[in-house]
Amino acid sequence: MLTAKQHQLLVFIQERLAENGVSPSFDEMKDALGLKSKSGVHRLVNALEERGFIRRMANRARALEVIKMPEKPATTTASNVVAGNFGASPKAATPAPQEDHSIEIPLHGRIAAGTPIEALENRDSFVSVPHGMLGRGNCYALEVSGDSMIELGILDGDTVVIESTEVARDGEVVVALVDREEATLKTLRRNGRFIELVPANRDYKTQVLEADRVKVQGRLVGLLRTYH
Amino acid sequence: MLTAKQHQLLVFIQERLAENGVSPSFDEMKDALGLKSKSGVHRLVNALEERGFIRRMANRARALEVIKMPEKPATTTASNVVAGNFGASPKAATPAPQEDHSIEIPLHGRIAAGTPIEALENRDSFVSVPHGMLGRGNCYALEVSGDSMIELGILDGDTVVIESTEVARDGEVVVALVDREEATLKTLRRNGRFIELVPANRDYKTQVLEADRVKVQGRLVGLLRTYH
DNA sequence: TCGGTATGTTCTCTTTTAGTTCACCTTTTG
DNA sequence: CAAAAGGTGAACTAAAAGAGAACATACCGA
Repeated sequence: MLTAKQHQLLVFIQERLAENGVSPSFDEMKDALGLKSKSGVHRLVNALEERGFIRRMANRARALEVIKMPEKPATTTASNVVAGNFGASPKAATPAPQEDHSIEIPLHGRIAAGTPIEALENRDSFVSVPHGMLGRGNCYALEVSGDSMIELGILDGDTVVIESTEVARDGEVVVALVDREEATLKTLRRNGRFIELVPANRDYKTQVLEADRVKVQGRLVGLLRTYH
Repeated sequence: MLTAKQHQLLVFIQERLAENGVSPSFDEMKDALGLKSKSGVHRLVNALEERGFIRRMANRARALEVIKMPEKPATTTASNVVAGNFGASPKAATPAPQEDHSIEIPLHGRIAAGTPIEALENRDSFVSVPHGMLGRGNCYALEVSGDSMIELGILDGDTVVIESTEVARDGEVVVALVDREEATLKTLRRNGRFIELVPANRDYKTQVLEADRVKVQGRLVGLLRTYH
């Protein structure tokens, strides 16, 4: 997924953020990578953003944020679990009491509505949603990335509320896992032994796949958007 | 995500809140940062608000609230997590306030995004919205009727969260009252002594009105949608 | 209700720091 | 070999920051 340079830069950014909470400037990154010009850094940062590893605010100084780290094989079990538990803190143990009017659900990460996945991730963040928005089953939230569902009013940056389910009716918007690796948010259509994943954007094409390559993970039940 | 100054101020605010539960005044922040003028503090506070770290109420004294601290997610490896925690210093002991996860706001009725109003103030119905979605001032909700804002992803039946205000910047989506009788949800554009109310739908026309015929009643800050 | 104190908000200026773009060249890789 | 990823430098634009002053608002007590 990442080239050596991209990885090196990503690690550097994440270290700096962990150290003092301040993201490095382009000049500092330039020096850290031993470069002599910032423009190369600019390209690397764009590449990391495109691939969904970092997020940034356009035209803002030091406004980088690491939103995921590349796969780290091995280590996963012991050390990670321990680290995860510490990070999760008590609040993960008591996820969502609250009252009647709204409920806390976990935010599981981003889903690129247009291309690949990344619907997993830990980050113990929660979103509170009006109770009337929830479905019957377990619900969780995802942040939408990309514009493939724009014609249904689902925009880049929106938060969608998903009800966990493996069944969905024709025409519903679902989180679909393709070939066990690529999750997308699309409208589901059945067509004989094929399943069509239909985007809501003329610039994207419908994917037609054999039914056994597609697994429904959830159903869209709500949407939240914040304007700034 | 943050510059050094922004981070410094955020830490200071959160310490003061943890200490005695009262947010510091602009003058106190000015002194804490070693500045000679409050205006710089004002800008920093705005920057923190824009980046979603704090919330505030307009024109209210000491009304700051820290809603998140700079995250250090993406737990790369065990060692990193440990290092990160030490680096985080005392503040890691008091991780994050964030008490009220959602707030109830009144649902004031429907707003026809296309034509007239219907300011039926049902004092009965309320909607609960995520705490992070609210603006600074008083907020209320309206149900959208019509499709004039469809190209901005605001659909018929959506619930919009409106912050009461009489001022709005160019390009913001506002609730505008025309001739004291017709309220619509539109994008606001200023053009000399005229105000343009721009729909987001090719089938509707922009209204160009003399400024004194238009009164801004609120500003769009959030959107909720439920799928059935 | 009036006035005063404490605070928050804007504005204008100035300096410093940081991000963006472009044209052109080199290296790595499939 | 061609495409993609990197590297360089320079010009340009924009954001962050500091200062100081005028102004606006909230709140409290007489």
